[in-house]
Amino acid sequence: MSKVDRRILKTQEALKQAVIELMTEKNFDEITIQEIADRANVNRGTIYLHYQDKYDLLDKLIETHLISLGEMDKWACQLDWADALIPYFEYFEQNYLFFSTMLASKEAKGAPSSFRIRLLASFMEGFKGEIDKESGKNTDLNDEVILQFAGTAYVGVIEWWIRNGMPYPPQVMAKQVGALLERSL
Amino acid sequence: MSKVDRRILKTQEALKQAVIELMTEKNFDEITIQEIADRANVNRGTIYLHYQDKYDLLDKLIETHLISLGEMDKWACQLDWADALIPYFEYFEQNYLFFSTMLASKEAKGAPSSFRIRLLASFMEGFKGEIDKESGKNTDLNDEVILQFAGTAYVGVIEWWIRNGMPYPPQVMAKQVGALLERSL
DNA sequence: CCCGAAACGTTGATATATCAACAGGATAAG
DNA sequence: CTTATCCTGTTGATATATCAACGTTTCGGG
Repeated sequence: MSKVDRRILKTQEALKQAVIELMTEKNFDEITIQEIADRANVNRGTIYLHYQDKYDLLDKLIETHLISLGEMDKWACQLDWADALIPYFEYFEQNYLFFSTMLASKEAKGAPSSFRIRLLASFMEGFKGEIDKESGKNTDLNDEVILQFAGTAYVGVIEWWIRNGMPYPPQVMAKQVGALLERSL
Repeated sequence: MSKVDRRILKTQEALKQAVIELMTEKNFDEITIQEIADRANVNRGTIYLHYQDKYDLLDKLIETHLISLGEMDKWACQLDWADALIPYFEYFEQNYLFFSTMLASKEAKGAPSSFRIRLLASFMEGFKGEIDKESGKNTDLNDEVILQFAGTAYVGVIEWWIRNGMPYPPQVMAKQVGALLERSL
């Protein structure tokens, strides 16, 4: 993962930002490649140097964030839940526009917007190794059920937090959600 | 004055913005080419494709704004003073960071910061054709004196307005300053 | 004083973005 | 149906930006 040419990063960044902005204004299907290029201040042809079409662009945009979240898993593994969650909520905060748009998007037919589902899957995957096997509190419980329970709960809280304009700071959220996840896993 | 390549505009815009930002943080002389490049997210060498050195960059940055202001003169000639001034104050408002930085900069030795002087000269030039020769109210007055009076007054008010965080909206400023200039010219 | 680090300004080779143009498909109005 | 318009994806030639590298200069500390 060495150096990537500056221009690539700048272009892709501009394109992703453009898509996010446009999605706050209209349905994804109604967005045109033309508009994305204009908003990003990039030549239309340039888009095809990086993406197949607008769906690919949206897909990679989502993928990028899921990967970023995935990275944090490794970093956070050995921490207390409450501490480990802080960077996550900070990340949600920093990328507020993205998450709020994605979670709000009304499932355009055919197209994207499996975002919530993908996010859930990503979290559940991350929780997998965190289920308490030692204390015995989960002996009667099925892993799948636990994961589903904790995953949907986590996504649900995040959704609520984002939709309501992030009424509490990341630290507070991390502490409370951390405590709840601790009990659930 | 036909089309300029997008990349040129983007690069120059980024560089100018970088300079403005850095000038709010430190004296212009202490700013390094390296820093400008980093802040603008541009390769250091790229700067030399557009400018001789950082002084040239600052110079062209100032020049750009003076030209923009000059353009408005032509557009505004035939309007009432109060109306003609609105776009000016809106321009100051939009480029708040630039003007506040430039007017605040403590005349680094040798370097730039003749900004106030250049601004004044620009305004006086614009006022030249606007002195009332008909009503006779200025028969006993010397043009140079009138220009100096009105010019410094105008610059002074702008300076005050900017420094104090633009306490009144552009429309209000335009109306009041317009009335005062009307009397003076 | 000398040294090393950092900034400078420049170069050549390369990568990327731009632009104009094209042909095809979709859409909507007459 | 036909036309006009807009969007799409793609192309080739060109312009611009990037990167690594270099020798030089500047500057502060030892």
